[in-house]
Parts: sequence; C-alpha cells; structure tokens
Amino acid sequence: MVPGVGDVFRAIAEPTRRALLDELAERDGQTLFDLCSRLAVKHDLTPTRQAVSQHLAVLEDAGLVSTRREGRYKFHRLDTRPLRAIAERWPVPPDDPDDPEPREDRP
Amino acid sequence: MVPGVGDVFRAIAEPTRRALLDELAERDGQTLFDLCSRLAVKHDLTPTRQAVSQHLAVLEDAGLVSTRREGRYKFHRLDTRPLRAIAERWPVPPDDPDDPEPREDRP
DNA sequence: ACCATACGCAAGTCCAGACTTGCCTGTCAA
DNA sequence: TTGACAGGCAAGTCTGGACTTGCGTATGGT
Repeated sequence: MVPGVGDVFRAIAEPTRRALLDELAERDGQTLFDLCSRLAVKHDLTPTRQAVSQHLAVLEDAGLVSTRREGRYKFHRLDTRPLRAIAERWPVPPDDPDDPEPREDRP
Repeated sequence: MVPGVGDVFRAIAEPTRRALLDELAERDGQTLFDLCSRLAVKHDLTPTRQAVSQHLAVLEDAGLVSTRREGRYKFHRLDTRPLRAIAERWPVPPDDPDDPEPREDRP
C-alpha cells in the first residue's frame, strides 16, 4: 500500500495502541504474541490476539510501525517519524518549569 | 473540573477539531461564531454551531484550548503545551532530508 | 420593554470502529 | 505426515462519540 499516512492522529487515539507503541519503543522486533503477553503483564490489557493484530495493522497503516517477515514470524518495529507532523503543525513553546500546567496521566 | 487532561490524543483525532486548532493557531481570541464561519470558508466544513461548540468543549477538556468570558462573548485561545507530552513520550529522531518517508496530507 | 445576539443544555439518531468468534493458511519440528 | 505454532481473513455485535433538534439562559442594543 502506498502510504497515504492513514491518519496518524486516529492511530494514537486508542489507549491500547499507545501501549503497543510504548512496548515497541522499549524493545524493537517483537512479534504479535510477544506484544500480547507484554500488554497483559505490564499494562493490564488483555485484548484477544486478533484485536492486537488489528491494532498493529492500524499502526502500520499510519506508518508508525514497520514490519519484517521471517519464516512464520512477523517482527514489528517502531517508527516515530510520522509524529513529526504533529510537532510541526502546532509548534510547542519551550518548557517553562514554574508553570502549573497539566501533565500526562501515564504510570 | 480538575484537569485530568481529558485525553489529548482523542481530542486531536477528529479532523474538525484539528481544523479548529489550526484556526486558533492563526488567530487567537476567536468566538464560537468566528470559528464557525472560518471553518466554512477556509476548510469547507459546515457543521452546526452546536457541533462546533461540542468540539471546543472537548478541546478545552484536553487543555488544548483555554477560554475567557467577556459579556456575552467567549473567546478561545490555543494552548499547545499538552502536545509536549506526545513528543516526550515517543522521541522523534532528527530530520533526515533524503529519507523517503510519509508526509502529512494537509493542503 | 422588546428583540436579536451569543451561547448552553438535554435528549435522540446514527455510524465508525473496537472487539469477538470461527475458520483458514503457512511454517517448522518430530 | 502429523501436530503445534504464528498469523490472517471475514462476518457479526455493540458501544462511544459525532451530529442534530429543540428549547433555555444571559447579554446588549434601541
């Protein structure tokens, strides 16, 4: 498929998909089953294998994940470059330490 | 409401809301009606006033838009700081010019 | 007082998309 | 070949959320 960059924004709108990106950021080249078990153990997420597979497809569509087949395995790799479009679209001012502003809710 | 930063990711997943952010990035302090007409003229989007109002509420929830009441007017202001969480969560490598990678689909 | 303006609230409709279920294909090892 | 394993495909369910409709509430002008 020619990368029309199937909506990066929509891709990262889903918590499970964000967790998948987190996992891949920590360790590249994981398989579908690897990611399934890591989601369960580290994120308390227990979607079915097919659900995860569909999420990975969305991420791949968005260009955020690239894959490499090897025998019966399919390895997944994170590609953060599409995220650059966000930073470029709405430039963020430099961080101001004493600025009581919302922080993200991650563990 | 205490800013739990009501999902910044979900907020920017919607095309109309992204257009609203674009408008506010270009000109701060616009009212609901201002934004409605600009959406129509510049983005070919014609949602009803209520739809836009609801979108703005979502953006405000996410901390991406702050508001200031003045008489019967309510002015909206863009705040990109919550977007910093995205850049920090998945660091983007420095730009490599000869790198045939997806670009965004904006006009 | 009156009316237009600027906006909010609440209930209802409707569809994209997240998730499941069931079955199928391909790969490797014994 | 047989079985286990890694993954894909397709159809169906169901819920969140985008959008509309209709009415209500302030504010400001004349």
